Formats: sequence, C-alpha cells, structure tokens
Amino acid sequence: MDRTTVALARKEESIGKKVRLQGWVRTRRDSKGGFSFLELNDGSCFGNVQIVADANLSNYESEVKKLAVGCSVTVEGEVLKSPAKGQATEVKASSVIVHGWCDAETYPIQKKGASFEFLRTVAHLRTRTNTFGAVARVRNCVSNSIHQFFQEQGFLYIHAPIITASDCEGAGEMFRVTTIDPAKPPLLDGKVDYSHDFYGKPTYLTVSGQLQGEIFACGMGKVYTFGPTFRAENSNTARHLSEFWMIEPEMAFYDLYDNMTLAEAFIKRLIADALAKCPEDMAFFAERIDKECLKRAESVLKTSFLRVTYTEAIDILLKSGKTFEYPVKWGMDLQSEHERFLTEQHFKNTVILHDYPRTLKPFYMRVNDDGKTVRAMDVLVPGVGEIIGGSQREERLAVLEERMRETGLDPTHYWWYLDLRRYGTVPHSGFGLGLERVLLFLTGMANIRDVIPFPRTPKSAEF
RNA sequence: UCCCCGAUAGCUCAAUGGUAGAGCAACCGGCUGUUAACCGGUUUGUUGUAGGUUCGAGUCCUACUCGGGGAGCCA
Repeated sequence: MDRTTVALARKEESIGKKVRLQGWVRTRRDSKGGFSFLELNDGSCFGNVQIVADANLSNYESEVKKLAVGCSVTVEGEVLKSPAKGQATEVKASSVIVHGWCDAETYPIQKKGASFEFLRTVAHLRTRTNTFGAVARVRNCVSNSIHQFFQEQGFLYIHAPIITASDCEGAGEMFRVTTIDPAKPPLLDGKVDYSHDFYGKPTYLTVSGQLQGEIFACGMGKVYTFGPTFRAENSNTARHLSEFWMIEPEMAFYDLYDNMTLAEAFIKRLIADALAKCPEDMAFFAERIDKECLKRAESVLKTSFLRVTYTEAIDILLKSGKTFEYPVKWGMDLQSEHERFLTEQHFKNTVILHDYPRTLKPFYMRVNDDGKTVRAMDVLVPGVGEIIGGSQREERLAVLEERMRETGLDPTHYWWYLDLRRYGTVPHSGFGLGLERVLLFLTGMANIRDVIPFPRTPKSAEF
C-alpha cells in the first residue's frame, strides 16, 4: 500500500488504487446506516479528501465517531469515484488509526468564523486553516519561481551576510548585534567601547544585501540574493515587517532600461507560475479574500508596464485638477495618495516611475547628465503600491565619492565599495523585491502579517 | 512615531449609568450519502490592565497594554 497525499487521492486517476493517507481531520459528519464522513487534509493541496468510514471498522464506535477538528489520523483504504457532488473521489476506509486526539473544548481552531487577528495569536495552529494553508502554498510556489527564473537566465545565487558592519545607505534603523552584557558594558570615556564587542566594532543585522550583490556582480556578471532582511523602523502598518524576505538581483553591464525589462519579466513570471501551479488556492483567494485578485493578476500579466519619469508624473498630478493632501511640486517625494492616483485612477496599470530628483535618493544611484536626477526606478502595482525599488548604480569613482560626502557619509568606510569603481568599473544595475509584497498582491490578503509564517513587528515577536 | 477607532463567553458580536445576552462552538439526545449538514435541549463570564468619578460603571474620566484603519519610513 502506497503512502500518498490528499492532492493525489483527489484526482480521478487515483480511482481504484489502495492508498495510505495521513493528515488532520477537518470535520466529521455522521450519516445514515451508521457510517461517517471524515474530511481529511494533509497540506498537500487546498481541498480535503472525503473519507467514508463504515460502522464495521473495529474502532468505529470507540474512536471514529469521536473524531473531530484537529485530530491526526492514518487512513488506509481504496479510492472510489464519489457518487455525490462536491468531489471527484472519496476514500473507503479499511482502517483508521488515530495518532492524536484534539480536545474540541480547548482547541482554538474551529470550523468557522475566526478573524485573522485572532489566528495571529495562535500562529502555531493557523497553518491548519484554509487561508493559511493556501498562503503557505502560494508562498512556496513564488519562492520556487524566483530561483527557477534566475537560474534559467544564468544568474548566480549568492548568500549575502546577515550580520554587517556597514551602516549602509540609510535604509532605516538597524538592529544591533552584540554580545556585550547590557548590565555592565565596557566603557571608554563614558561611552560603550565596541572594541570589546564580539567583532571588535559595532555590528548590525543587514538591511539589504545590495552592496555585497554589487561585489559579486562586478566580477561574475549576473547574481541575485534571496534572504531575510531586517529593519528596526517603528513602522505600524499592514505593509511593513521588521523581518521580511527580499530578492535582490544585481547585473553588470545593465543600464536602467535593462533593469526595468528584467523587473517586468520577473514579476510576470511569478504571477504566471502562481496562477498555473496554485489554481485551487488562487480561486479560494478570489472567492473569499479579495474578489479582484485574480482579475488584477491577469491584467498585470497581459499589459506592458508603463515607463514614466518622475518629472512626467509630477506633470500629470499637477494637471489632474485633483486636490491632494500633500500639494504636488517638483522635488517632493511622492506620497501614497499620489502613487495610488497614478496606478489606480490615471493609468489603471502597473507603472515604473524613474529618474527621481537626486535629493530624494541614496548616494549609490547614478547621477543623470542633467545633474538634477538619478537613475532610480520604483515599480508600482495597483492595490499594493511600491513592490520594487531599484536603480542603475553610480560607477564613476569621483561622482560616487562626491555623492557620499553630499549625503554625509565617510568614503573611507566604504573603501571596498569604492574599489569596485577604482578597478575595472562597469555600468551595473539592480533592484529589490519584497517577497511579502508580492504575496499581498497575489492573494489579496490585507495584512502583511498574514502572508509570512511568523511575523515580526514592533512589540511582537511571538512563536 | 502621529491621528482616529476598538478590546464583553472558546470564536463572532449585542447590551439609555440600574439583575451581562444572542449566534456559532462544546456537551446530551434525535434524524440523516453527508458537503460550513440539520432539529431539540444543556453549559459557558474577574466585561484587556491599573486607578478615578458615582448610591451604583461593560457603559463616564485618566494612564497603560494589545489590536484595527489612516499617515510617515520603505520592500
């Protein structure tokens, strides 16, 4: 007898096979003639398989009739064509072994009506719900597509460090990494002396693998990182986490337009794969979570991303006749309301905004010939907003040093970063994509805390 | 971090400053190739925490904690 999955047992081609299934009971319904239906789920797919458990099972009265939500079982039996509506197959059990009972009195997961806020407080059990099972499968699918896409295109997967000493690019507050005893730190002139710390200097959790990505790109061509990223920013929104997963490709000899082309192909590949490989999960999201999510995904998939400069965008906003809370003016940072207007009302499409004022962007972005703007790009999708941020990097040593001083950074701290420009410099580009932002877009889930298994946010690091 | 809103049974929510309730779940019984099964009955409370006002506070006031919506920071 083959061990198999619920996903396989639900398929018509399994009819006639003897199978062993192992999973968790979702519900039990007792029926006439004294037999019972069990809905079994093992995480392999969205749907459950219906088990028909007959009264002649030796443990029918003693155990089967007591099964309830959450109990774990091994079922052996034959896959049959189901005579009833709702499923193609069902499994006629020849034996049901109970591994773990589940006291319905105290088990927090019930058959209906739990809010996501509540389920977050039982994140160790929420994987057993329809929604979080579906999120986990789509997240897995996207993660797999990320590697496949880059591997097929000849990118090298590199592992950027998690611990870093570079207080880089002002990408927000950083978490400090230290072994110093906070109760009695070594002091020098009244300040903490980090020369006695583990690394002999202050260190932090990474806020980006970009600088290390550039090192590898400027020697090996096309690379990408895919790993956790940490921001100690006190952000309390449905779109921010203090620990999240980011994908950062970095490509030598790519200009900003090559970068845009790659970003568009990449996003479209992730969407196409999710639609093709997780149809049941996606259908569930469209039916129960966000009616627009399938339509939105398909529309992003089939339309070309628009490329609009910052200056053009400002012009559009000025001519829109709309009054915004933040008045529009060249040189200002675009606010959420402006981005939403552009993607959701004006263009009704995915938009790549590029060539932002230099004063708004970090030191490493390449300065345009006009001297006023830099080769930055943000990909804005309807519904979620900024999903990608990237740029062509400044490859000219003198300009880069000048930009560092301009933004208050000491070039000597970045000697290795400057060496990449000092020795055999090349034009290069890259971007960062937030995995959870993609999942928000695909699933239509409203809160980023519900598309990562164990969300870390200010005041919250349970599980 | 700022503005607004909220926290009542295991869950989802009611309750003019005057005896704390419903639906679901659970439990007991019935019925049934069932599909969020159905029908009848039973049980369920330190009203987020700490103070205050009042004869009397779930309700009014203050602080705190956590959550939600919006904003900022960004991915």
